Amino acid sequence: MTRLSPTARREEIIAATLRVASTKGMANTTVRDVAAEMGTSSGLIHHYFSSMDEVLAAAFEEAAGTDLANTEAAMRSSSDAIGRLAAFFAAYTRSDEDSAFQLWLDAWAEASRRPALGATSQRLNVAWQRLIASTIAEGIDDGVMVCDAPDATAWRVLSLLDGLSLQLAAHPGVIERGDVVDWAMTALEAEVGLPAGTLARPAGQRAVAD
Amino acid sequence: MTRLSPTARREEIIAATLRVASTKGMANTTVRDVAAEMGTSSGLIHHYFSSMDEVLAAAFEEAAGTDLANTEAAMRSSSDAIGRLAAFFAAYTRSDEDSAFQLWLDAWAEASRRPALGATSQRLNVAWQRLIASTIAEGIDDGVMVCDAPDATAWRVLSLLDGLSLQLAAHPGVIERGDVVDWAMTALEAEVGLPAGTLARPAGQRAVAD
DNA sequence: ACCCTTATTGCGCGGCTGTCCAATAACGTC
DNA sequence: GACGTTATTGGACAGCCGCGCAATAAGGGT
Repeated sequence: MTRLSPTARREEIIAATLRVASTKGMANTTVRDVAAEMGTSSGLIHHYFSSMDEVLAAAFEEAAGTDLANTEAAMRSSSDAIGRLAAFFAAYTRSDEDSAFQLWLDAWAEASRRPALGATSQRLNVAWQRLIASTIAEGIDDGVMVCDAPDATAWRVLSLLDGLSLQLAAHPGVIERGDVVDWAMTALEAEVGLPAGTLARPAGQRAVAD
Repeated sequence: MTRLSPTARREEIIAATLRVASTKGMANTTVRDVAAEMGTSSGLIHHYFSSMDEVLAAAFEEAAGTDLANTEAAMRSSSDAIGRLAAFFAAYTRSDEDSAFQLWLDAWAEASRRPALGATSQRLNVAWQRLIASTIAEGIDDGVMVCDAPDATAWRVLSLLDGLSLQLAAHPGVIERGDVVDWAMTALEAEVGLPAGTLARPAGQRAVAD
């Protein structure tokens, strides 16, 4: 019976939940599973979270929020909008390697049954869309992109990424992992008036628009 | 205690399952729910289906299969490939009005837990992709479309439809229902070298390629 | 060394799930 | 009208779930 500080225990519960959810899926992650993963009793979890819904919501927020923060950080290292979009797709490729998308799919499907989880996934999804939309808007201000509705374009790109990830998860083999990002990148390039391949090439190889 | 023929009873079970699933979602549709919906005992269901997984799979096959058949029928009424694609999107708009997509989302999410349901949704999904791909191929043969990889294009269009439907379901309000089909249509037009708006206009208003 | 706060335990409760099975009742056949 | 087939019943069974609560033990402040 090792006694931890409230914040440390909370984090451990979230970490254990993600560990279980990554193998069993969110819908099958139970209080007893998480407790067993931590090696503690199940009652402990209800001492920190008022319901299992909030445990899953907190775990999803941790996973998806970290992904978002990492991506934002990677994008900040580029000074121009084109470089930031390229960094966005590069980060997406990396985060796609583990079973990150399965988490999103579970969250969407469970949203109707688990209010807190639904609200969290909705909030983070909008954050991703805004990240794309605002970067496109910067590109327009800088005069390197052309788009009359950055918001709608961002929704389309995000939807395409989601849909392709869905098909990738459902039909491993027919769609290659690399295709997902390549296709979404090409679609975005076409929408904002960028030459094909611009976002795939490292910054040094890009033609400078003067 | 009204006694039905095996085929009639099977169909009633499937119909009752769909009725329950449309309100409670597939994941929450239980044997007892379906039995109560029919006004019979729960044991009866296992007299016709070996497991709940197969009940849900059969119900999904009925719903999605009917949609597919209706769409194919609507497409057959057009003689040219362009008209058939236009009919495809028109049919998709209609089938999207009820909660058809929620069924797909549930099926995808439950696929890992329910083998039969997963296999069924996978099979039907491929059928939809093939329907698009083969129609594009006809358009190429007829010389009215240009596309070097109809199969990949079909996957992209289907993914975009799925992704947009996902966002529509998750964020009612930010994405309009009509946008889903409009955007997917525009994407396809661009991919196969069709003038923008071609697929949205009725056949009479289309320019005849001679 | 004491005490008071509180993190943690361990289990019980009510309810839900899918599956199975003996008993029953309906229907076609002779 | 009797009989055999079989559709249908209704509940038992084992297992899982989220949640709540009294008891326990750990540890910091004094």
